[in-house]
Amino acid sequence: MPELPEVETSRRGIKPHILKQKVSKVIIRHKSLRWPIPTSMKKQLAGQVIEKVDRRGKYILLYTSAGTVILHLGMSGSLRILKESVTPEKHDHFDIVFGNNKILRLRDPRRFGAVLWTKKDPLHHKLLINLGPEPLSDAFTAQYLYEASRNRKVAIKAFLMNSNIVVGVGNIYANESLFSAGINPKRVASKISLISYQKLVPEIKTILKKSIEQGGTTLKDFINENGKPGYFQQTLCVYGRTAEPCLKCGHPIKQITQAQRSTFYCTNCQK
DNA sequence: ACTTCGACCTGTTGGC
DNA sequence: TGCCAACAGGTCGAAG
Repeated sequence: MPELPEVETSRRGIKPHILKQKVSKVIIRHKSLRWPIPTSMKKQLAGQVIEKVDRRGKYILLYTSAGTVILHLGMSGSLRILKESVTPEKHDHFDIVFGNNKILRLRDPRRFGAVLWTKKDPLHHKLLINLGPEPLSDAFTAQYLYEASRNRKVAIKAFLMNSNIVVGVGNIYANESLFSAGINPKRVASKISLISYQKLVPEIKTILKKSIEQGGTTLKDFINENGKPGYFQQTLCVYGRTAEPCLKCGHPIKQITQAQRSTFYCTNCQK
């Protein structure tokens, strides 16, 4: 499910319900996610107050004075806030119950997500320490991407999806931003000019921003017992549009596989 | 240091 | 209609 906009929408959605709230209980129903949910956090998190609800890349961070919960939604994870003890369903693996009777519940059918606990600075955690810049930050520039791509033989699309280069660009937005910038996803990262990166970087920022804005409009639906973060209504130009006409030129959209992921592009518009 | 690839899971979809 | 392979918004970690 989640690319960066959806993770950010989730963060914004849960924040007002749990910030400054005291944890009364932690429920682990199925601990085998990507990594086992540490049992130790049950005791350590209970009684703590959520001081900050942050995000780094696709990780959501719940800070307390005793430690930080690191959440990742994987491919199929979703978070919801429930007002009281609603009966959990099949894939509801993890709850944080708050003193205000609200529950933060993680659902994750494929269990590629993660719930971790760290007492140290979470940004120094093994999984976060090597992450690249946030795509919407000032640190993410064409110059940065250009320099980072020198001597990189990987295709630009895989390069963009490498979280050590830049966080938060998943399969959908890698495809979409390359289309908008007119860059063929198969091109080798090191052979792309600064000029092309100067087209690409603003496209990434614009597309992500727009998507986050649209996610914002769905926040109300997202936080309730029925709701899931719906798909944002953003028009996708290439993703999932195999053989359909390119929205710019009409040529059929081509689908290929790169790094074990589906790539969609227009052979006419993307050179 | 970089690249590739298998692995982790369940649910849905599309072709026969 | 039913079955089953293929595929799905991620990314780690081992091996080359």
